[in-house]
Amino acid sequence: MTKPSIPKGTRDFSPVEMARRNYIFDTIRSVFKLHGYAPIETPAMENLSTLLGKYGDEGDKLLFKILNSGDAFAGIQAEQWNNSNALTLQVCEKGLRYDLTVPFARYVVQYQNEITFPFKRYQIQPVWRADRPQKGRYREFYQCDVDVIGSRSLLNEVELLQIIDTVFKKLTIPVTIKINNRKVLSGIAEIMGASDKLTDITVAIDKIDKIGLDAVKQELREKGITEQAIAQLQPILLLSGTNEEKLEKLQNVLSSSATGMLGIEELRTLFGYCNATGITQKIELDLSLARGLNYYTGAIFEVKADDVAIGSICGGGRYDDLTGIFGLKNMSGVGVSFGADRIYDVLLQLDKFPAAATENTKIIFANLGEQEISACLQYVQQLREAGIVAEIYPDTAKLKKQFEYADKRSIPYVAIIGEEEVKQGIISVKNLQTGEQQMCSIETLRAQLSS
RNA sequence: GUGAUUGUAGCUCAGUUGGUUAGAGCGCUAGAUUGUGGCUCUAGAGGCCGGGGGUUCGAAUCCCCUCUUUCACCCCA
Repeated sequence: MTKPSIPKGTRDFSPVEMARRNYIFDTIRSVFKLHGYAPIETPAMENLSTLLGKYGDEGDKLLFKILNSGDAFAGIQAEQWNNSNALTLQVCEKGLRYDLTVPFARYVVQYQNEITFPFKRYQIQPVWRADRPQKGRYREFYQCDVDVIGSRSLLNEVELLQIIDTVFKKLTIPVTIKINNRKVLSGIAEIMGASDKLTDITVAIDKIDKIGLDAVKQELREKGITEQAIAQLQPILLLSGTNEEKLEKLQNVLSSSATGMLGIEELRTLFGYCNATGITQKIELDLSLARGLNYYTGAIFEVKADDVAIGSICGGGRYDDLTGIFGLKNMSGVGVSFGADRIYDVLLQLDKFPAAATENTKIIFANLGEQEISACLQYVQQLREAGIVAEIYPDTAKLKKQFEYADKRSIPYVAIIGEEEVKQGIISVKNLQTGEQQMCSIETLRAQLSS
């Protein structure tokens, strides 16, 4: 018999892993709520027409499509088999969600008359991509999105930065928050005389950390950017100094671009606001930060863990026209997404999961037989009412086996109630860590375990 | 989608130019110890060598196909 398995790129989560994942989700969720964001959920599947064309050609290929129920191929003509793209649309009307942003845009447009704007929501759900799995990349993974839509104020950006700051402070992960602005990038493309190549430029310079300056220049050449334009770009990418110094230098370069100057102004305002907050994580203006997604129009963010070499663990930005594709214009929004799976890896590597994240049963009552069970049931109930996680070993097995069970599950206390204990109305309790054993009353036990 | 890589016991892995009945450590089960875990000792169970096809007197080992694992690119969280 072949062993059962799960699909490529998916994962099972053990109890220990779930405890840790929930610690991350609970932390993130509590911070979202604290800043006034409310949860929504959307279905795992969307109409394929909602998803197609929103993520570029690459994205369309990575969509999981769902075969229509019933006889999906009924009525398909022989010649239709030759055009697989058209055939797919014939037999698949639904697809699994690819991210949380597009379903959110659909949600906002669909319920626009019921929503009070600015609309602040968060969403923590899995998404699916038919990508080839590799390090830190899965076909099913969770995103934790927080967005506010229907407000152009930069205070929203500040609030998101505060959320980022608080989340990573609570998780005790030192990070650097990188900030840039798409308008600045547009301005750079403009003075390079390559405004039409903005997407190519952003995709290329986004890789500078990974592949280095020379490789980026090579890629720009291949995309048809002129040597002269590349020469203009280089000093901008290599800007150094404080955020204010960078802005100062950049202002001189971009003075002829109205869009670029607007971006600089936004960055100035944002940094100014940030100084008034208690944000303590490092905030850094990084002109090489671009982010591939081309719906961003203003601020863009990315968060990297300081001590772990892993991709970004959080990212986002402002988009002015996300809902336009669904017919609702002039609805500016800004949001960020936390990558729970990568945060998990970072916490594991830094050994920063709190012990409580894996905490379990506090005490288990050994099962010695029918005579003693009713006493155990009463005691367990009393402990549970006091909020102590307690249980009874379900089978009347050898004590050795019951102790081994407690030991393997790292349950710290074993209670033994036999003939003698029942007669005296007391409990024998063994501490498995110290090996000490004592007899006490249920009241004493409850008080001891509560502390 | 492109290029590599992996698969042998529950887990981590050995396995000689192809040669009888495929091994180890850990884990598991039972006992030493019938009211006490960890340490120790003894015994035992557990494998269609990822799957399919081929070469051969003979295949875990060689060839082909397929699935799977991991990694890089593309893209992305």
